[in-house]
Amino acid sequence: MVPFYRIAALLAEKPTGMEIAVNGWVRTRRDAKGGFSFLEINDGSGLANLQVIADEALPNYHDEVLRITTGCAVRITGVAVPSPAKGQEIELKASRIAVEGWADPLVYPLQKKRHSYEFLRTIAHLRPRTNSLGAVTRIRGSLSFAVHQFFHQRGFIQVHTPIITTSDCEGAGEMFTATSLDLDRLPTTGGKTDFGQDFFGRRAGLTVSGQLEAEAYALAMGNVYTFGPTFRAENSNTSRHLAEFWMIEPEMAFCDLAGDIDLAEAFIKHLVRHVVENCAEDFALFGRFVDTTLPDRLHRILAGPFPRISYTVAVAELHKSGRDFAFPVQWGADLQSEHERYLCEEVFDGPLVVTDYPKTIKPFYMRANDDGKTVAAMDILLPGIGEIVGGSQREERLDLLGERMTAQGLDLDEYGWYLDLRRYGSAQHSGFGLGFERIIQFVTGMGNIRDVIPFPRTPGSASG
RNA sequence: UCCCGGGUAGCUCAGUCGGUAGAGCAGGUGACUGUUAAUCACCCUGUCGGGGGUUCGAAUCCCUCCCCGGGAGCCA
Repeated sequence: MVPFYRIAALLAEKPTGMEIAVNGWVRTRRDAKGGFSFLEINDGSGLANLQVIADEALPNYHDEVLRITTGCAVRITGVAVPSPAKGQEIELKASRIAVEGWADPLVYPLQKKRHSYEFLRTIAHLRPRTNSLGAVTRIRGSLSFAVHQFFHQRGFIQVHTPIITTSDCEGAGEMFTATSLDLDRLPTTGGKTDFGQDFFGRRAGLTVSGQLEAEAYALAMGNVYTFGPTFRAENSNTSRHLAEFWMIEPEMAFCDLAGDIDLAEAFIKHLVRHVVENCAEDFALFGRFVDTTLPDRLHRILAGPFPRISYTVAVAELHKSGRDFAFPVQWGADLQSEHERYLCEEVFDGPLVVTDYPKTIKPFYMRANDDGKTVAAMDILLPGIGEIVGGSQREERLDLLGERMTAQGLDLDEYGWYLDLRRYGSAQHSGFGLGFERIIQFVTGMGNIRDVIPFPRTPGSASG
């Protein structure tokens, strides 16, 4: 039995002199009319291709090997040998090349040359076969592992919060409705759709956040986290928004806002360090071709503690700048992108934590501060990305929570289970949400969020 | 949703004053070479985003719709 190798392992171990097998897809074929051809093979295991020498002595050389083009799937057996030429340490002298799947070069969309990301988005099913999307895919997968590793090391328990839910995490955005009703014949009462006849007997939707459910589990398990898909039916058309994205939401009992920020900072650093240390080959690609300032920017994240300022100080800082912002700066109004960017990229030139926002611009569940004006909220801003984390200490006091909900026009009966958490054994607790795609954007330097998720869903677009 | 900028060959783009469409790459053929974004020669490729209008004549001007990109809002 000939040992099978993934190309990344083959190039790392260099088992020369022995017969081995690899599978993969052809990136290029170059013919040397001296009677042999070079094939570049990639199998997705890494950025580097394997160079294969196909000699005309192969029984199918003339009728098959010479017809191989970019995109063909092949199974190859041969002997790994040191390469006599520059460009690669070892190469595979093929003794057998079987073409498993052809790719007609007249219609196969991927060429040897570089394609634009815009074009690759139109062929989302084929783009993982390119260097940059392949690298994104490997980093994304590795980062997903790092997420679980981080929380596992700290004793957090993963909780699978529901994807279909009836609790709208107010302030997070519009929900998609999940229904099994016949859309051509909707049952109505009083002119409105009667969701009482729907599958769940009431209106349900796709979750916009697992936070409320995570709170329930934090107040039983201590420290928990969720990591799953999240849906927003917002008409957001930007390079930082998706209608379907993945979010990580830790929730900790007996933890205040400072502890919440500590965890978020350690988490971001863990993810950045993971990519730098464990995805070096792919990371180098982005530092070289996508954003040359990337390595420096990431190392600065690891360099020291994140500065923390209150919203009130941030507003003062903006006033002090004397800048003429498109949106006026005034205490009580939310910080705009231009304000956040100025603070993050010009004043602090690095990550920044902003805390204690006015309660009027924040959702009901955030804990009221003693000043009566602000809540224990925090946002973490990263240069170039903006808001990567939003979190808060939650309001654990039943009466104050009820007041906030009533003030924001919420029906307390709808949130009975959530209020129960404050009725029985309520405890201080805090948490945050981190957008998975945004951290991938940050560590890769990819400019458009649609290029860091396999099949992006955005307004007007959900194909593949 | 709003503000800009775009949509021309398979891909990336050029196209002057309104005069009837071009380059590079890819693809095909051949030459050459332990090649590696290979090189050289020749060849092939078009609903100029859709619809309507102005004009003798529209890729070019006008209207409209669609799509894409950048920015903003909303947020993660």
